[in-house]
Amino acid sequence: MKTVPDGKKARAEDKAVRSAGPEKASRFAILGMLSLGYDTGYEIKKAIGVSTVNFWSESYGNIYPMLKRLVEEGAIRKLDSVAEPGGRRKQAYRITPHGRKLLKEWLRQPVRLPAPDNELLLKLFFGAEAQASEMKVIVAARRAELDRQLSHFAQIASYIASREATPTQKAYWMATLRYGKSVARAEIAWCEETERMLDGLAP
Amino acid sequence: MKTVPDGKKARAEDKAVRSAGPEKASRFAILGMLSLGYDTGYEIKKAIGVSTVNFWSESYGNIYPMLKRLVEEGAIRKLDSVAEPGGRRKQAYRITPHGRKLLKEWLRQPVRLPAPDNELLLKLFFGAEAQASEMKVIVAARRAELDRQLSHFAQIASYIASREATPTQKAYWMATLRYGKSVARAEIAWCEETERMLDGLAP
DNA sequence: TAATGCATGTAACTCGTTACATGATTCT
DNA sequence: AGAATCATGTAACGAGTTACATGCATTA
Repeated sequence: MKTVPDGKKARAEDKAVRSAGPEKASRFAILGMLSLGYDTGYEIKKAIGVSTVNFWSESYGNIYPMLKRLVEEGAIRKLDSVAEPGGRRKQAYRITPHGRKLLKEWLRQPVRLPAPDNELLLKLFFGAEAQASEMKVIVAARRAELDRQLSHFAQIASYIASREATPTQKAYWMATLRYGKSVARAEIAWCEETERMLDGLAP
Repeated sequence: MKTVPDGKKARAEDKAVRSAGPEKASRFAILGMLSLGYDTGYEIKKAIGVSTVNFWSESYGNIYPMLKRLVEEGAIRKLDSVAEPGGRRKQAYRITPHGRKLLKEWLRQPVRLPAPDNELLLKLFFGAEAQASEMKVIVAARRAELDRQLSHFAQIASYIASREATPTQKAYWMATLRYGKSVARAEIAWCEETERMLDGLAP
């Protein structure tokens, strides 16, 4: 694509040239949670665990450093915690108007979803190397997992219903839930069909 | 979980203690392709591009070092390329009986699929911060992408049909294709439903 | 008083991609 | 002659997780 006249020189400039990589959306996941009012690292992690965990997750090792970066960038500000009841240490943050603007801008950007790696399909692709019965076991296990996932979705639905929020807010949350349900049901149907296919193969 | 009596000492032993991590299934993706007869790094990459790309992909930066490791582990062996027609440099490999055994063992292991990150759903989760019309645009864009994906699946189907392979082999390949189709269709239906929902929201 | 939960934070490490480097051959 | 494709390989970087470190408060 790009003409590189001198390899050696290009190498020497590497460090200066490279820098602003694509960077994942973690920053906005965290910023978004701040916008919803979850205001500490711990709260954000908990909120993710009960709401977005089926399509987005973050670890403490990412959340705390990112909060620091967001402060540096002026997207959020640190609140000086005024003597919490119980005296526990607790560092709260608030999204700034600038942060909210950044969030809105990000929301407008179209997404390009990379096909996620799926180890089950990879195994099935090489399935002819194994016994059909063995493959059936792992497909059935996946189906069981999907069933559990569907029940988990029911819990999330109650969480959404219970939380105080505008109807619009809830409509968006239910949309993400509908996604999970639709896809899980399609996957379950596929598992069943595949199990039947495997029964028809040499045992 | 584990009782650590002395933090400082534990830290000092870090390098010795940690080593055999979980490690992704890349090794088996490559080993599997070798088992199907794709015998060079380049061939493997190409094969992935036309068959598993929708649920598994690998880059050269991973393939070539992995081939080296697989040789070290005795899972594959290097063929001394006997004067290729054209004289092109070409390094071929063959899976060993040991490698085939490893592959079969791996196939039997049940998989635990982590919920993959989905940036579209993350945006929708925070969608109330934006205009419904803006959200509709990104959902529609996704739907268009899924439509393209479905046509791509048709191409893969012809590839499978054209390739010489046992009916069992083809049945497995078609199963992975069916998965892609079912899920894509479910996602398309969800997009349509979501777009309708967004129409019903404040513009 | 011992375990569990609340709460914050960092260092080391894993895994993999991107960009680069290199060079032959075939197509236009 | 120049572009595209074949073909292999490495160094640097990005993005994040895990394991560890720490300490207070609540519950059994």
